[in-house]
Amino acid sequence: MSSVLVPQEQDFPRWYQEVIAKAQLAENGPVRGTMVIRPWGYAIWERLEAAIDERIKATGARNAYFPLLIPEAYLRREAEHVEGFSPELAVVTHGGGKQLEEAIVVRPTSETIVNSSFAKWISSYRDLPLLINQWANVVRWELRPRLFLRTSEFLWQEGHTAHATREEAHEYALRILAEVYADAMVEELAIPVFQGRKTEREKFAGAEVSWSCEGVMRDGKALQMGTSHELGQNFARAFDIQFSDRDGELRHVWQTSWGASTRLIGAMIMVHGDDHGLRVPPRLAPVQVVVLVARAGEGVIEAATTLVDDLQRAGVRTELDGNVEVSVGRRIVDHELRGVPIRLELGPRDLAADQVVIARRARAEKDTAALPYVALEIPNMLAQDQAELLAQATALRDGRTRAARSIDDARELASDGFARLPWKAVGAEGENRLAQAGVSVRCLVREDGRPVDDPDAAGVDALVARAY
RNA sequence: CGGGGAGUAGCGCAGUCUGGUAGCGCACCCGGCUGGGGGCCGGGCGGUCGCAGGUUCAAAUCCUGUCUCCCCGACCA
Repeated sequence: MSSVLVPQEQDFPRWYQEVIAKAQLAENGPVRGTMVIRPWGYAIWERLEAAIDERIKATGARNAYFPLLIPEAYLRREAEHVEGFSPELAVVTHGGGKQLEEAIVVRPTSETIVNSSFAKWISSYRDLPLLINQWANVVRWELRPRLFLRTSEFLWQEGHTAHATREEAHEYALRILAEVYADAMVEELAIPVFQGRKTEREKFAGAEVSWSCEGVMRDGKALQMGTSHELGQNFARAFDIQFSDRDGELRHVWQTSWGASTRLIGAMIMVHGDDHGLRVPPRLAPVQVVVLVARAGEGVIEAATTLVDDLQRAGVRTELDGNVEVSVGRRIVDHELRGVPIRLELGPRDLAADQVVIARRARAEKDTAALPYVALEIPNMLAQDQAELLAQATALRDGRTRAARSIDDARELASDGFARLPWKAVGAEGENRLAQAGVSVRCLVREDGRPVDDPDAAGVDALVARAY
């Protein structure tokens, strides 16, 4: 990470927005706090979405779609849930040209509307488990929005499931956390995450237990990248979701809900981005290789086209940049800003030497390769660069995660990273003290890496940090 | 809501303290030269300085009021 910028906290937002603007990923939308995602950014998102969707389906869940507008009364049915969301609701008061008798809210999340359907769909243990996922946009009227990380409107997937037993719901929630979220973040985004349990203070409104994947951004701040909740029977009671069990008894279902959003694109920018713009992990890059004609010359275009064909046949997403009207420097900068993983430069001089110039975004180096063989080597290089980004992000995370000796110590360390200390040494009271300094307990983890079933047990550590 | 800051050309800014009728970079247009990392030289187009009022011979600049935006904090995927 030689030329990598490690921004100071105060100038970080500026750096971040410049990268986004230059990379043409997003721009401010018409309503404060919303955002527009440009085609290049969306192409990255589409690949990530597909990767997550595939993993979700592997757990047995299926996609469905529910209404955007929810009667306010639905939200009121679960006390903690409505309390948690009320301040950030966008409310529709007019329709059809007149004031509505009862206000309708734009969904901030869909537990209530989904569960009103679940109540009708579920009657027998044979209907369980019911595993539903929805890709949709939701609205939360945030006090202070941040591009990508906390926009008023965002695109996400939200899963909603119903199970016959608490144990089954518990296992499923953890399965989503590990096999869907953590796996996609590591394998696709090349970002390592801490998987842990939320404290009572931090858990989702309406949940019994919340689990999350926490990422470490380049400035040392935490980003909650995905959450999975055990809802217990809270919504089942509120929406009367019951089933006849094998023994003939009528029982309420046990539920989970879980979500991950376009915030993940923000994480990619904040973890992998550098002075020169984005660095998109090869697995997510819409264009993995750009073959750039540095200068026109006899046979150059033909050779470049052949190279593109060879790469495409090898399954590499490749683009030809033969726009010699535009200066080489400008085109190179454009591709760097967009984070294209590998750039091959070809001109008359290279052709004469039977070579190409190869520049790899992940490692900021430029080299030459033999023209006849380079197409064969590229797939392996892409895999290496994917691993390289993960290695860099892992070094970042580990370097910024330190053991703390006390709450005061943790508060110090949280100025630029994560602090880890026994949860027993913190507790609800210590958590409040940290909160006054803008530091929160991101999640609870066990030394042996297993899920935290009992927060008060021995060997449970708190990971604390400042969060976005 | 509390604390800071900013509104001047399409974009980014200087000029404001010490009033004299607006300037720089990028972009754009024209010509030429260049062409392996955001080209160079020359020539152009473009704004009456957020808005309203006041002081003055004269206001981007001073005074009063007002609107908007941004940043930090509180709420949060």
